[in-house]
Amino acid sequence: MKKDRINDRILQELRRNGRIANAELAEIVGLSASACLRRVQELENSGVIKGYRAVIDNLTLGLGFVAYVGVGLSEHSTSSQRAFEQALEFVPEVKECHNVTGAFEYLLRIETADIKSYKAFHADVLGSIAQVRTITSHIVMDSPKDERA
Amino acid sequence: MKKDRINDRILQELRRNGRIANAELAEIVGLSASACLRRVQELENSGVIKGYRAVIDNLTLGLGFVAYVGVGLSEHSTSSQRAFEQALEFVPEVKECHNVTGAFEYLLRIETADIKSYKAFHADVLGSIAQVRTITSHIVMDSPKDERA
DNA sequence: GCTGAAACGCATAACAC
DNA sequence: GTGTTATGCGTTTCAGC
Repeated sequence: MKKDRINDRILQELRRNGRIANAELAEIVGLSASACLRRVQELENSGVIKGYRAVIDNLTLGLGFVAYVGVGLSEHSTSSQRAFEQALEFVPEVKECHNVTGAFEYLLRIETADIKSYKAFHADVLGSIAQVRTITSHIVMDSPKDERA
Repeated sequence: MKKDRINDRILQELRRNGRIANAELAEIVGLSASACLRRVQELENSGVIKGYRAVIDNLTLGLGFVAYVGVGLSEHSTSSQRAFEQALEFVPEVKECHNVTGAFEYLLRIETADIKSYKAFHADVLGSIAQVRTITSHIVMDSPKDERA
């Protein structure tokens, strides 16, 4: 994959507006429509562009409660980690699960309707996973910057 | 804003594929193209759909280093918080900034090329902000689940 | 609210440079 | 690699239900 300034501009623009018309994108980066389209397609086929998503406002969907949760496991073995990861795989409230360094093993992003449903998640989901030893909740009060939407 | 089953299907589909053709989307939800388009436009205008974004693979762009950083401030005043938030507003490495409850005030998501450039960010950016008192880095080793990417 | 048709604009591919 | 051109398809508007 070529990595020149034009492709950088294309990606920058598509990250900002994933639905921009190819014709408009071409004008911005200073190419003809066909040349621009070929670059975009190459970026898609090579996996640099993994897809496109609409950014939905969680508040209007009744998902106004967001928390980041640090989770410590009682064992640090591979099997223990895999069991923990699999337990969360299909839990809809868990939007992200990161295996991190530091005082705990996992950092989760949780989205629920309100604090009541978060409490239910906390007790029924996290509390029922055998590997979990510590849970530290950080409730999001505001997100002054969020470029991953 | 109306919240029926059809709009839910539309949002679900647009979250999965933000660049789906309106004609195809209409077929999926069982509407004519024009009716479907009007619903999508209403969702956009009412702010439920905040925008569209291309999902870029960071690894291929040389941004393989990701960390979550807890930041504690020396003062908890509004002006102190605002100064901190403004200091990060245009820092490209900072992809997210959340004001959270708990042992620290802010949780940041940082993306850099490698640990060397992270160290530079750590020292030159975070280290130079007067309000910052504590910094706790959690380097992401793996993300078994990431539905916001 | 919805459908269906008609006009318009854009995406796309073939071509030449 | 690039731009130009031509065609077909999707988007969008509007009348009618």
